[in-house]
Amino acid sequence: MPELPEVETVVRAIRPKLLNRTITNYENDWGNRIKSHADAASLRAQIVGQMVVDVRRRAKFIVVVLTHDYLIMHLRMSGHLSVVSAETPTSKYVHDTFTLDNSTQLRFRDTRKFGTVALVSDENQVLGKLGFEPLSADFTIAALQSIVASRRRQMKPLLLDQSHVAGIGNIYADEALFEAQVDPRRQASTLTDAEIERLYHAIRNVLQQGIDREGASISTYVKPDGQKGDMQNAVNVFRRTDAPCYVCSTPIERIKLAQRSTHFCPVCQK
DNA sequence: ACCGGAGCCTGTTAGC
DNA sequence: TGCTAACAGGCTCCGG
Repeated sequence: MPELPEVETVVRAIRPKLLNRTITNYENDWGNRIKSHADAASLRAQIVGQMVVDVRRRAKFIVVVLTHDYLIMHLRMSGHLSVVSAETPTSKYVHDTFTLDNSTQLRFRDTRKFGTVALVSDENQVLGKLGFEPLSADFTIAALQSIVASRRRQMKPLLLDQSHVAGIGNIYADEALFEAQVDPRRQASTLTDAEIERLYHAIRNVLQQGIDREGASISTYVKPDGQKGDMQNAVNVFRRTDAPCYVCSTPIERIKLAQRSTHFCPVCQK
């Protein structure tokens, strides 16, 4: 479900509700998702009593900075976070519940159970291998150039590889490549300087647009308050198979690359 | 370094 | 209508 813009939207929504709150309990009914501790009890023992100092995003990870540790969560395909009154009816898909000192709860709902939770003292234990944050100042045209230059890999799988540029997923990869007019099957090292520059701006444009529109509610994603985002109304190719390209009217094609469905305009993208 | 495939889960959708 | 297969916005592990 969520890529960088969706995760950013989640963080912005839950941040004010978590800041300066102290965690009074943690419950979990699916221990497999806990990546830092052997079981829920040991995580609970460590997290209870810690206060939320900050909430931020790194790539697709949500980082809750606590007094002593970092609570780092990943929503993967179907994860959803909300902060609600402890009285609010819950659902069988809520597998982690963090109770706060004002009788509210941070709930991690996750139908497919792919999402992860970790409580670590050094955030690099989880975030250490991530590549550039694409909207940050250190992600430059030159940076993208160096990523692309020596690699024979196809562009789409390269953009999905979080160790180079972190935060792009299937929607925004397809959208960025369309905007840059680059075929997703293109070998990275064959991109011209002009194409790299176009792609650089396209990546930043589509991600920023996704944030401004509070995410794309194409499948299951909704904001923490349950409302839809708006980015689904601005996509050019994603899940528009056989529909006419908005630029040239050619039917959008769908293929599989690296096990992921990939949408592109066979005429606009070279 | 990179590629493909299997696996992790469960609900929804497409196709016969 | 009902069953089955494919599919889903992510990522990791394995073998080659």
